[in-house]
Amino acid sequence: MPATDGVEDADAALVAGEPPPSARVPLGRDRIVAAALEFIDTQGLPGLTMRRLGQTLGVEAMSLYRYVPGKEDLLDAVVDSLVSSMTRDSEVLSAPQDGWQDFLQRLAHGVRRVALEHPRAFPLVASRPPEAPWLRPPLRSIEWVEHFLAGLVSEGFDDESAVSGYRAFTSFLLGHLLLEVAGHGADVGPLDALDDGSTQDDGLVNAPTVRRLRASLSEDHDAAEFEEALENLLDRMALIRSEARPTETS
Amino acid sequence: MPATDGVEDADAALVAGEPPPSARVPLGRDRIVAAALEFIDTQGLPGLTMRRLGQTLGVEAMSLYRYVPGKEDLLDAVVDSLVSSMTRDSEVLSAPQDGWQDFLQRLAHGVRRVALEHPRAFPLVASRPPEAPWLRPPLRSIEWVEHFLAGLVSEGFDDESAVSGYRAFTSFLLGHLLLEVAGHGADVGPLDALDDGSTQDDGLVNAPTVRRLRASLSEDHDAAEFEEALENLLDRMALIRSEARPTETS
DNA sequence: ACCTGAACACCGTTCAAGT
DNA sequence: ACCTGAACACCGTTCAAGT
Repeated sequence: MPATDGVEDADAALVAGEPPPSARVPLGRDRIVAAALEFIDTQGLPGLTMRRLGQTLGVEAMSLYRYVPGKEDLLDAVVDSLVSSMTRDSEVLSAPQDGWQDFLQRLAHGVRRVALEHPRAFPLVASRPPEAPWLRPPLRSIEWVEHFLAGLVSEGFDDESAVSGYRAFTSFLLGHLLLEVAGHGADVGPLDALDDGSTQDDGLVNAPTVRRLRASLSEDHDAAEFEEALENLLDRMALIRSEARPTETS
Repeated sequence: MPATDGVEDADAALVAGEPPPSARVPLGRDRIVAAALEFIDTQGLPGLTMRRLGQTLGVEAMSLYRYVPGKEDLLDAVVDSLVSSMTRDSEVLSAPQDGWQDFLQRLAHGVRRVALEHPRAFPLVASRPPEAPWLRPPLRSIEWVEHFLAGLVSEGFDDESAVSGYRAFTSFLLGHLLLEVAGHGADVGPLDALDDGSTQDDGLVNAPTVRRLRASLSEDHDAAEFEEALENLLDRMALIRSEARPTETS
């Protein structure tokens, strides 16, 4: 006799006002978005299909449309979930406490952490068209931008400096994280005919410098370079700030 | 009587060893790649379809497969054509003459020029998986990397500094150009329901700083910011260089 | 030699119909 | 209330067949 698949808990669950504990969860938008992110993380973005996504949820593709307006909106929702998973980190979200440099350091590392956790999904954050042109990836939410700008202003930046800091900070994050993540198996084309890391001398006959430096080119210094470029950016922003408020040079 | 559509030139053309002047051009890979780029420039990447592309060339989709192995390869070819259109510029391609800073300035502006000429296609350069992990966008060809590294080494950078300069330079270019281009109508999703530039106060009730700075956030200072960030990068690289060769501080 | 018709497998999406 | 079968329009791609 087969096990009675947990249906006997239904009444207790109803009494408790909760959904049935380990019973068949009735899909729901959040579960779909989470499954989509999981899919991208493991199978890559090009493989994501409404039909295949339904399959991983034990459901036909058409069922998804009861919770999500379409594939484009699903991808936007995945981006939102990534962006707010950055925000949820209280280390990152909190207002400046040990100065604006520490504030931006925590911000930058919080974003970097999420990017490295989802190397194949992070490019979505960069490539989806933002809802407003001044919502610059990867800080793609009004909450983020508000947090950033209000943080800087509260730390003595004038309006113009805060905005130019926002621009410089986002450019910095996007360039560094996109390239770092690209080295960690971010694909776009479906054909994964990737070499073992060292392309043979095939096309390098006319590139003696590249051939000579190939080993050094393949070394991973991402963390250190991120740190150094970030420090440099902060130094640059310190100049902008002190130009605006010539008194304090904290 | 209808005009004889230029067929009478056929013999002359054959004698000259050239294809018939204004007769029906027999497709050919280059023409297809150029048409694809044109399509992306005008209609956007998401609209590009083998079938629609064939249509713009007056041909059925299947004909394309005689010249291009598939859509993925087509997109790679479009990227290659963009990348080498950067190289073709002799201003950009030439070896260092007025010092390495001028050399990198010309490089950076050459890449930026191409990016701004093809705002909707440029993101492809960033998102297609490179054939080698050390081919960092947007300098996505061995020729580019060779040119860059050899240029720096010839100007007194040691190997390690040249490589770290390459990393910093590509991160800088990618971040800045991707964000600049995103402001110039680079779409990814097919739905172009873009606002007129100023999102209404809809979601800005909880973002007072963003609302206050909205005008300033929407101003376009891309050119000046690019310049300033580039100068700063070059200064940083000058430090790296002089650490390696403590004698000259050109 | 160059192009196409017809076909295949797979998409995203809709909607009336099932339970 | 929630899911599905069947269908539609549209993909990328192959291949035997046309000219």
